[in-house]
Amino acid sequence: MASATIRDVAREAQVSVASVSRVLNGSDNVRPEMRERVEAASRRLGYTPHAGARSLSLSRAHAIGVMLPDLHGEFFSEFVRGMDREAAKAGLQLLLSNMHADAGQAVEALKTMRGRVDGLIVMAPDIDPALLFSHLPQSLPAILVSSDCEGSAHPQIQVDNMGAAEVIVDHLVASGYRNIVHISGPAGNREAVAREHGYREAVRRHGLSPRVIQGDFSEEAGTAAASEILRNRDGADAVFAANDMMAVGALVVFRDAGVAVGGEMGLAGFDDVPLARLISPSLTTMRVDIAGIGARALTMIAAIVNGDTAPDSEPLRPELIIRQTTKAGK
Amino acid sequence: MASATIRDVAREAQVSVASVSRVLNGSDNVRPEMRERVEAASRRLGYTPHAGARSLSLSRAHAIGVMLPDLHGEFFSEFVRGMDREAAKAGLQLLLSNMHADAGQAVEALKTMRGRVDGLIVMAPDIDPALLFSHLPQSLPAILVSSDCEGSAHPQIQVDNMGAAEVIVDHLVASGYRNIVHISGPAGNREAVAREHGYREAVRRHGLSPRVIQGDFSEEAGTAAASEILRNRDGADAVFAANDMMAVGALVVFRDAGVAVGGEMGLAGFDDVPLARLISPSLTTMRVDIAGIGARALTMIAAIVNGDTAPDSEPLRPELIIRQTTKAGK
DNA sequence: CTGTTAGCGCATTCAA
DNA sequence: TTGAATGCGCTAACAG
Repeated sequence: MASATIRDVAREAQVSVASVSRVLNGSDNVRPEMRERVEAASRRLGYTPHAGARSLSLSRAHAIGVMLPDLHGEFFSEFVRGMDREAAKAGLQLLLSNMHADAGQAVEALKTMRGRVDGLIVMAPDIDPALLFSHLPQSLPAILVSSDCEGSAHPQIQVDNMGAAEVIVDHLVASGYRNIVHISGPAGNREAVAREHGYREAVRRHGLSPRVIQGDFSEEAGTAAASEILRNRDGADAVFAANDMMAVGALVVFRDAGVAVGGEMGLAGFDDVPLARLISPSLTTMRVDIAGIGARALTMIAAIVNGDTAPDSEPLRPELIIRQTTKAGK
Repeated sequence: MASATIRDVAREAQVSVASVSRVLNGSDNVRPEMRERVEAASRRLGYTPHAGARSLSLSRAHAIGVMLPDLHGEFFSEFVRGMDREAAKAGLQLLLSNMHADAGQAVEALKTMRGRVDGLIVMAPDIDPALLFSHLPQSLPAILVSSDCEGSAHPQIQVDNMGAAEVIVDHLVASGYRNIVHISGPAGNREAVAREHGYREAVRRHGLSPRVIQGDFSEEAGTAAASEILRNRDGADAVFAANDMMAVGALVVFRDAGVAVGGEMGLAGFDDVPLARLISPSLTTMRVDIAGIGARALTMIAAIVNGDTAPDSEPLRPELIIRQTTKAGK
């Protein structure tokens, strides 16, 4: 049996559909008696407006589309939680779409959102936003999250990855380490590139020499990199991994090899996933307020959709979380 | 500037809107030449169909609504990943809604999905499904995930929480432990109740006596419970926590107190979160294929929406992951 | 094979 | 204050 429509309610309440619409949308120019009648009828029929029809008529879907890369764990859940919190406040729904594989599919996914959402939140560290949006209805407002890309036409929420990487290298140097190896994120990932950039900059500033092992944000990459470091025994005394998962992979290798992490060997990650605190020894890292990013992204797109001028926010600065201290013997 | 509509495309290609619709929906009865013309025009205008209008006309939204409780970390991301994987295959979008606080809000959230989605996947371990669905358009197909509740009118994806709890208690007993304490999940949570049920059943079967400390799935609850156990020193030689996070909380307390976890003190969790493997000593636990549950949920609701008879699946059986072994001295 | 048209459910003008 | 009528963008039934 099909759901009740506004017409069913109108018939049940013996009024016109226009009146039903007025009552349900809180127009003030309705007599209390009619309001009563309509509300009763609506309740009796268990009426709920059809969002599709509503969106067609209002040109407003009251929903925001979200396009994310393949995120894992807390990163994903916290980001969505932050958005959801604000979305609930603003009376907006969240339409989620994971980005698979190539840019072509991503564009397709974005397209299916037209007429379904009022705005887009896009996190696409691996894809050129220009390409992504070139095929898009330009009438759909969109914002980019943490893309570290210059000169986009779309507003962005930035995270200061480069500055944060410098902070952590500075900390390692201050702790007495001099031969700091960087395990990088996937090539082409803009966040990873920014972090490597910061690493190189800080190392240069301290008059040290950079050394980068290519990684890909996976625990296995950390494992591999650490094994390589142990194999070479080339004087490396600290590792800065571009994210926590790689740092954890490295940590396990060092631990198993009897290398004192936090003493003989410095180690730092990036993200402050929960695991960073719970693993032992726990991990020095940069904390990113992921839920906060999500919340800001939603607030911003909601403002744009409402025609308010979007307050273009300054970059979010991650916070240094120190859990290991100085190099032994220093 | 508003997006191009099907009419704009029709005008641009000098054909009728019906033809445009036919071309774009892959009807076979169109001359290649016209197909060509329409596709060109569509491309030129960057046309994308309006999902709202489409849904209105087709009575199909090509989207599935998902209502989740406040999930964290891998649990959330894996579940969504599983659904998303199948959704992409089936050409469906995912409309996500976190369940906040009380049942009333949940019902409201469900209502706003009408006309927006073709079916619902609901995970609500803390809310009575009957209540949830009583206010719902009965025309909206819905399935319940892991609700461990009998006699619902809606199809369900079940996880055999009770059986799994028995398995893990059996394992602890087989490892030589006799005095097994259970840290339970939140009262009123059906999954938690099922696990406690299994614990009690297995303990009874082995002729041992049950002892339950009330928890709430949080790490802190595990911490508190373990502290209590240490304080009392009442002969408890093993702990089965209703989830991994509580087990981790307990583990840290035991570790800090110098209690040999896995030897002197048995410990087991439930879920197999990534942390369970990485923490040291790593955790014996039950692995639940969370992505698999999500995938099955989506496959099932998709089948129902398509009018296929839903293959009512049998309960998913978690897998025992042994990472600690026998009681020392046995 | 193609065009015309009705109608999906709703909000909203315009009249009354 | 209320009702009748129009249109939002699209698909499908019907005619040609």
